[in-house]
Amino acid sequence: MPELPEVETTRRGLAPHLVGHTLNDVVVRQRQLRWPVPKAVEQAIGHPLEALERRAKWLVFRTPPGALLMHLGMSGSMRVFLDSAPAPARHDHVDLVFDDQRLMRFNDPRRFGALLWAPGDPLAHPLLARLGPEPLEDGFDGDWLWRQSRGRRAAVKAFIMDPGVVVGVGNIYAAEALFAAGVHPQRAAGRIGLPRYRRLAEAIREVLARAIRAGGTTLRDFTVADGSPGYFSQELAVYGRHGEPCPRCGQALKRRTIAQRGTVYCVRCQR
DNA sequence: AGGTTCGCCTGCGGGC
DNA sequence: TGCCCGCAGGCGAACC
Repeated sequence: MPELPEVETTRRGLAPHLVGHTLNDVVVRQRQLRWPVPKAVEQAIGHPLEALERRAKWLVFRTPPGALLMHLGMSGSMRVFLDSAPAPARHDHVDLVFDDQRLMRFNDPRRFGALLWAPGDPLAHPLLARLGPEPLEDGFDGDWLWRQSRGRRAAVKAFIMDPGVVVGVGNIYAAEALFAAGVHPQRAAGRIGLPRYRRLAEAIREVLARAIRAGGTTLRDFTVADGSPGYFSQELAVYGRHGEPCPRCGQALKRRTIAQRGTVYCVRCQR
């Protein structure tokens, strides 16, 4: 399930092959993704790809008249073909066809992904405009989390997964960061002090950065496999490991549902 | 307005 | 072996 590190890894893999090339066609085989793929995506045709950026888990394909916005959802993946592409396979929903025989293919079995068109400034698009800070950039730190959390009674796990608070923290890395920081996922966000939020912010940055580094070395080509539980499962301390001993204290890891999501944590190390 | 639940999908693991 | 069921999950929308 692509989280921020997977999306960033995808971006880094795709960009060198596509940026600067002109988009010759957008082939949509399956229009019913998370939202119907709008006809307006054709407005990108005939224009060069100026930049491939990431905002939260969105990939932003910038062209002069606007941007294509792509989301991998739960099960999406991208692949680039540099000369002749094979016949599309099951769940190959969209091709971005570039000059020089280049083709980017979007595959998404569960169709939770998206392809949208943002005319003008993509960051002003309704889905992007109200997002919180990027966790790996300036503007995100423990002080920010602390200020945002005052008066919030929801579980801290739900709080850090709220895209208005900070983007790109999905279920896997929320669990990992909370474990690394020693914070119990169920604790009310408003009842955690500044020092612990500083630790938590640092943990969020660290787990995401480490996963991106791992992605850079793990993925040999620009193919991003449909990873179930992420491509970095060897690196995960608690996610998917309930019943196993806590890597810090040896106590069996617990699993319960918090904020409608399966959550693994250590009852002894996380308070 | 914060908080919670729903629903979109397919693949897969477990039970029988 | 094969079928069925339930669950998983990002996240916007709808609800309370």
